Amino acid sequence: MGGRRTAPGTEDRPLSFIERKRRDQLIEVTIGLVAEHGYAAASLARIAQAAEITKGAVLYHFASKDAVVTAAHAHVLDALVADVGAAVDAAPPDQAPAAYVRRMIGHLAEHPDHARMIVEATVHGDRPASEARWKPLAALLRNAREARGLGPGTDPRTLALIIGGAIDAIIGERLQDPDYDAQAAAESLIAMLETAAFA
Amino acid sequence: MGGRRTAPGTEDRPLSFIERKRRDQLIEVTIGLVAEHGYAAASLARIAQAAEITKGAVLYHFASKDAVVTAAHAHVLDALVADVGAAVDAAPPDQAPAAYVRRMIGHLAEHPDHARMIVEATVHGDRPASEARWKPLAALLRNAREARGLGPGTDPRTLALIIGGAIDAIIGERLQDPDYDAQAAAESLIAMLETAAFA
DNA sequence: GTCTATACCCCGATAGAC
DNA sequence: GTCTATCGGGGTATAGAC
Repeated sequence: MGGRRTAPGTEDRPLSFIERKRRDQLIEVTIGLVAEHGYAAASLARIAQAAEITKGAVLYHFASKDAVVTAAHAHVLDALVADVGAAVDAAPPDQAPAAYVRRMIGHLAEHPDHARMIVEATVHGDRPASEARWKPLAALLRNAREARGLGPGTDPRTLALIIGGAIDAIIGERLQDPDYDAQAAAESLIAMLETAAFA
Repeated sequence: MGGRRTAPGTEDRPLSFIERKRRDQLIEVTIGLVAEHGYAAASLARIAQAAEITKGAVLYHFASKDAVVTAAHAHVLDALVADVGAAVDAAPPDQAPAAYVRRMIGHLAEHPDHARMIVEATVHGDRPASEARWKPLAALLRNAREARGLGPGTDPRTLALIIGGAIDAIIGERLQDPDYDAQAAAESLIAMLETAAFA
């Protein structure tokens, strides 16, 4: 009989150390491939080649090729929300939006591979990922206005979308031009936010 | 002997009416396919099926599959720059940035297929398309400041990137939620621009 | 537990019949 | 001018050897 029916991780049994290591390695090379050559280039053959194993071996550790890139996407998202979340939690409510913008741009500028992976997955993957993107920031904006004793201003959804889009554009520019100062752009964006949104 | 060596349009001879019509039809169905199912779904077979002809017939009118999607991309871009360009030219210099934002969002909201085609092509196509995106807007911003008798303010490149990213985000939200009022969001963005950039 | 071999599909493109 | 037939290559995934 051939390989097992279910890949490691889909059962209730915990993963062995070597399985964990292989999975991490495959996730890592997949992020690199997607970042450098785009989503379409992350084929089973290329992933296997980059990890110096065979296609069959890849499909032993993951149920399908799609499962590999999904796991890679989840990995970069987890790292992002953990980093940004910690920075936001450490800031006072009225400074939380600024902390969000700063750490979001900082994190993605420090991890360009993750940034590219996220934009590739955003365009290709599930479309209804929009709310998950702007709702947390919209909540931060509402709380900050309240902490400053201001009434409701511009529609928080629109404001959060504008800020999120601006962050994406700054990161995109930084990816193309490593000399572009993304942190300075972040401060400009925060200044705009202060004068226009907390008026 | 088989079909001709060069597709119509690659020679110096003008296109016949029927050739022009076929090309337009192929461009149209390609835009629809890319808009609805993504860049990867725009295969020769699907394009041919949607146009109710055969793969061979498609490759008679265009040199390659890539030439079809390139032509489709150029078509939507031409329509966009013509529309926005006319609106900008009709506005006084100090109002040109606002006209740009309004018509850009208006055009893409009115043509969602074009909008989706552009984002797909932007992510997949040539990376160094960045300057072409923000430089024209940066020039409008500089001129507007000058027309209002203001000195140079925030880095025009960063400001243009922020506005461009915000436009993208508003359009993206509008594509997912047809009930989202993109024009109202455009006015909010313009108001932010007035208070923060022309201070 | 890992690899080889293979099956099967869709891709883009060409050659040549009609 | 349009179609059929076909080729070569890459894709994912499975079966089974070791």
